[in-house]
Amino acid sequence: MSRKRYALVDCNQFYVSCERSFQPHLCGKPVGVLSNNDGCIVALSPELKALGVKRGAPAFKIKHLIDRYDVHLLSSNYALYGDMSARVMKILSDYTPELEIYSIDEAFLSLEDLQVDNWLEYGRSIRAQIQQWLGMPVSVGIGPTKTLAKVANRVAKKFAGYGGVFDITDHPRFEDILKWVEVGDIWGVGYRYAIRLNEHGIMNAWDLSRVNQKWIQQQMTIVGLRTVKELNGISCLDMELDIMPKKQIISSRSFGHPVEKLSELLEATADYCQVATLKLRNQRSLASGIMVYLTTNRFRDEPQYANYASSRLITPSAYIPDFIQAAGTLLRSIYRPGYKYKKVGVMISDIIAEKQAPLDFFEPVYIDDERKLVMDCVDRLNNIWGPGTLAYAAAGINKSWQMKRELLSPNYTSDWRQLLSVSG
DNA sequence: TCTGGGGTCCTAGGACCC
DNA sequence: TCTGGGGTCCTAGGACCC
Repeated sequence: MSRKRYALVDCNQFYVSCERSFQPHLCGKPVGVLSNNDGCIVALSPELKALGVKRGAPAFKIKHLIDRYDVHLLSSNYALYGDMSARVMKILSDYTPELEIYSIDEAFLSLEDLQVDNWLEYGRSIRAQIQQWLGMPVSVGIGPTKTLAKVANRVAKKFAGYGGVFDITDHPRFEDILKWVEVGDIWGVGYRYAIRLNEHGIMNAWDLSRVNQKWIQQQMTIVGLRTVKELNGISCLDMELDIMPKKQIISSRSFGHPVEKLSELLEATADYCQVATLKLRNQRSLASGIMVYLTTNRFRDEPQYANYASSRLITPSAYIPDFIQAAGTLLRSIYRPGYKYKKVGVMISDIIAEKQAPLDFFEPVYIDDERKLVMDCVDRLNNIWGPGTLAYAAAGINKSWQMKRELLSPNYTSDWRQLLSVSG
């Protein structure tokens, strides 16, 4: 039996690196990428970190740094990041038969059945190729479990001396490394558990690896127990190779400015129904559960209101108007005039595969229905001519409520009209 | 004037049934 | 009227991830 071994490849400050890849003048400068609505900072370059800025900081609170330190802030450009991610993953897929795309900027590689003499060399060649082809810096962590590969990745990222690649397997300083990792930085241990563990004197990964298993299961459920085992080199988390269809799909966005009118909230809600059901159709699923929520801005000193309501469709569907109608009814039921709303959201749930749609004697079934033909047509046109080419009028035309993206970079790789041009 | 969005899993407890 | 065990299903809440 061959021994398990995993690599975790993680892009360094992924969103920032995507932007830098096409705007090299940003290299070496403090750069931040903002969340939707240009709200807070979700990705920072090391230079921006060095100024004391933290992930999650509201953009308006660092205004005073911008001119002084030549800080560059950018709206997030998901079309660009999604495309760059696909290119990274394509390269990685050449390095292993088993690739698990864990997030937009991270992937696990199973190394179990590979014939490789030198794992550090293997990691270095991955890193070099992605750097050369995409201008994207990555870190590679290697270990006998996914959790330890994560730890190794952290070491690779933190200590420049390792050249971005670290293998923790059978490392002579294993104990020191685990003692160096704070308990809250372990994969699977979040902010809350970190506080609780600290109260019991468990401060770092080494401490956690030594705890009593029964006790840790009581404290942190089976999930925490798995983490402890993984720190001890016992692999509990397998590769997840299938892309599982989503069990729930949420579409929500903060407004560009406060919204009071029901009519505008209805538009936004209808728009989010379009977004959510597109994802639903793309994974060939149907849904029957729908929930709508709305909320005021909790950061402002104003009357606050938040509420939600849910209902079910008679039969599972992926037809936009079915959801717009249901969502409209729900929104009206929870809407209260006189508040300044910050956000509405739509969540669809009770998702099943198209093929598993139950027969119904009394109601038409979506997949045998002209509703499916209409959706196929809408999706195809939007695929060819771009998102939003064909849309329901209920989602509004002007969309005055839409979020802000004032600092957006061009879609260099996903729109012919926005290709990077190189001139002398 | 300004503070993101989209997911998953686990467990406890209540409702309901036999 | 009220007692008991055991099972399933559903939901809400809490934790985590990026």
